[in-house]
Amino acid sequence: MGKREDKIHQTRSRLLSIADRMIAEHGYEEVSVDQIVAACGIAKGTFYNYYESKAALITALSQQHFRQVTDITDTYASKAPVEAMGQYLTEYMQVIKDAGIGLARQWVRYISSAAGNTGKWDQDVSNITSLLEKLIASGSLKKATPVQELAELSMTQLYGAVLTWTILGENFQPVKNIQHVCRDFLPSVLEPYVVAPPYVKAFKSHSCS
Amino acid sequence: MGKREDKIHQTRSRLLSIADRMIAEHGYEEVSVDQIVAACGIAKGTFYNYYESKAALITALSQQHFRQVTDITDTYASKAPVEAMGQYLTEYMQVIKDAGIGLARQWVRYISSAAGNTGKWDQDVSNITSLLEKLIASGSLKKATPVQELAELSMTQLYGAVLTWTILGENFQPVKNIQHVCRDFLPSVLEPYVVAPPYVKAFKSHSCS
Amino acid sequence: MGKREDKIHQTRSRLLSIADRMIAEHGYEEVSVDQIVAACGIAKGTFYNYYESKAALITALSQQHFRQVTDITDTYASKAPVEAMGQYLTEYMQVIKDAGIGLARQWVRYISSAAGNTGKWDQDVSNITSLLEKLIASGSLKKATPVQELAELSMTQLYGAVLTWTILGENFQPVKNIQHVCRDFLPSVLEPYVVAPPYVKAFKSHSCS
Amino acid sequence: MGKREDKIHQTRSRLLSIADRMIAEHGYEEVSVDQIVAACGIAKGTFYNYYESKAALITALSQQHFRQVTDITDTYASKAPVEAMGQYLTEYMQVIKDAGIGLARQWVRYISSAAGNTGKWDQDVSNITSLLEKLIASGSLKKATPVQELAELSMTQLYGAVLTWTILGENFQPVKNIQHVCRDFLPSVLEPYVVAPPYVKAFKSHSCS
DNA sequence: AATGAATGAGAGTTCATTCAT
DNA sequence: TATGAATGAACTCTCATTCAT
Repeated sequence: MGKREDKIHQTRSRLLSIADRMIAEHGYEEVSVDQIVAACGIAKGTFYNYYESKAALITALSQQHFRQVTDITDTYASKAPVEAMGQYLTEYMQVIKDAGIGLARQWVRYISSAAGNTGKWDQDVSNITSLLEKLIASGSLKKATPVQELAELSMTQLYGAVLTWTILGENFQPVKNIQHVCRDFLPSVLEPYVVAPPYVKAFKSHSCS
Repeated sequence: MGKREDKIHQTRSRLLSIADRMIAEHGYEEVSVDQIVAACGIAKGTFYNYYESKAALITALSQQHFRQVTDITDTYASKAPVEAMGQYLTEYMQVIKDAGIGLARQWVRYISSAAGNTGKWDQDVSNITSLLEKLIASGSLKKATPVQELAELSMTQLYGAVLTWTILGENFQPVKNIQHVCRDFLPSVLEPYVVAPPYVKAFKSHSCS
Repeated sequence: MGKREDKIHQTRSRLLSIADRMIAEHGYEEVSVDQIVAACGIAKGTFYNYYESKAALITALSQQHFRQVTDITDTYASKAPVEAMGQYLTEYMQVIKDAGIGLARQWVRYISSAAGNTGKWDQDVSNITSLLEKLIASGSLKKATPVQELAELSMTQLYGAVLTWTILGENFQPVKNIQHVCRDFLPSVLEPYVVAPPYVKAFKSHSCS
Repeated sequence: MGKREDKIHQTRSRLLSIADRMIAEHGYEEVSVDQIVAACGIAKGTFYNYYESKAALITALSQQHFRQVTDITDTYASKAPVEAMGQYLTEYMQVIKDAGIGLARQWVRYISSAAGNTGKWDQDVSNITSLLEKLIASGSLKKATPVQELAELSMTQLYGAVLTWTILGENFQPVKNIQHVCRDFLPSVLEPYVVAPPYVKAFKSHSCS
């Protein structure tokens, strides 16, 4: 019947989602195993059947969350550069915000502490690079676009917004911040590399000759 | 005679600065009251004569950081906007880099770890805001310049670069990164708000033909 | 068909011998039911089908050790008492020494750690008792010999040498120690009970003049 | 007034003696910190103000107990050799027995496990050596007495009795055992080295000439 | 004002045992 | 009979806080 398997899966799910919510809300250090198992309605020992330590849980949670933003750049490649970049970055930040400030703080601690957690950054930069290259391939960005530099600029800006969020908490709206940045400054930044659509081209070519 | 008051003030001071250093080095949760009083050479009970709780000490610490105002923006106010901003941000990053990546990592842990350490950010933004306002006052930036937004943009970018540095270590040059960003993208960002000086105007109008 | 019974018996056996080895190596408290069943390749619940508790297993183990009777005293019964005892004890110690000091240490921990591991001692004493009785039966020891006392004396001396070895390590030669004890003191100890053979008697009476 | 010091000393005493009794009765592993502090009427944290770990307590206990048998050999030097040795060994064993079988087991585990706990053995042997030398100096033992060998023989016998006690528990009387050994076998062992008192000398010298 | 022993709730973790499947 | 997830009491140890001195 699979009754048992069902129950196991259910317990695992509940554990993950409840712990996720609690840690996102209150932060890793503030949430105890006691609180988690109480909220889950399971025994303390059961927790350790699923995760060998409290630290193992947060690792699993982080991996679950930040795997979401991968290979979704295709969706944006057909749009205009400013929109594509803006929407990608906004969506990315939305995922992080949804994970909760607690997890974000945990994530910052995790990746900034010590050695060799460069994978996440590399992949993030690589994703934007890939998006920019698709925009070049589709003809909306010039071939001379400094892809790597722009990708790194975007990511440091985004990481900076995350860090700022973990500092300011409710006094900082990470998604809105990214939206405003993309609206107000991204056009200027991308402008030199954008292949202007016909009418703009015409206007531009006339404005200065 | 203020002798006693002096001693009290001294102890309070020592307590604050030692706790500051310890927390910056090891993180709030990792530093115990025991360790702090041991480092201070006072008894545990004495600690509670000065601060009613460990949390109260942290609050006092934040306030102290708030007060560390070093107004160095005057130096840059007379330059052209792009140069002024670029040099200020570069110098800022240089100071952080000189402190070492270890301290940077601790700083990231410290400010991102809940508990309202917003003072540093506020001060940083306020400093840039002040610089921008001076540039407006000196006539090199338009009055309509979105001061607050530009200040936050700069700081998230800078914080992002710091965070990236703590992640990538030697594979990332924080100062060079800021320099490149200022050279390659800052002009585009500021361009709409810059009051072009006569000779540049002339040069620009001729440059496009 | 005893197929099922065979399997059951096999499992019970495996459980016993594996647990024996593990406990001898790491000590009772340090070995968990989890480790035992893992080593046996059975489920935790299965363990409780064979033994109603961990303590019950230990009891069974003790009983098993009790049964390990190897009657090797016959070999020595035909010799003179001092030689018979000396060779038996020396050979015994040689076996222990060959097993290595590590195993000796574990053995000391094992038998000394509460929980009624008296079987080994009983067997050891019983073996020497049996040897002494054979020596009496063969006429080389007097019937009034305090068999039990001598047996216990020998074994405490031997156990003491083992314990001393585990303490001093390379600075103590357990076999040589036993040999010296048997050469230098055993004659005096046994002397009152030895039925002197004719030629020795003669020699002795002449030796003193 | 010293009220506080008194209380501290009292607490320390209670802790030590109660823990001593509990461990002697039930064994180290079977007694929990919870039980000790409950029996002492103190808080759990207080325990850790006195000892930094449960293991540190047992170390302190062992040291307290086994320090007792030191430099008391003077008392026995004036007696006849068999009596001197017998009383010393008996008294030694009495101290150990009074410490309780739990502590004895703990002691056996401690000294037999791993490296470098040779100090206790060295001192014990040295004590008996010193006693024997005093007996030689007082003229009751021959100068040719194998001091070192006799000392080691005595200690292995005594250690063996301790080990046997930890194995057999209530089925073995360590003090009585040592007493019997000293009564029944020690005379034979020492006989070759004893300087016979006058009348015995006379008898002996006549018996064989 | 300074002390530091006492506190006790609470932390993370272990493990012998149970029981529905 | 075999399974292994679930249990929960018990474990050692921590630490912010209190209070008599």
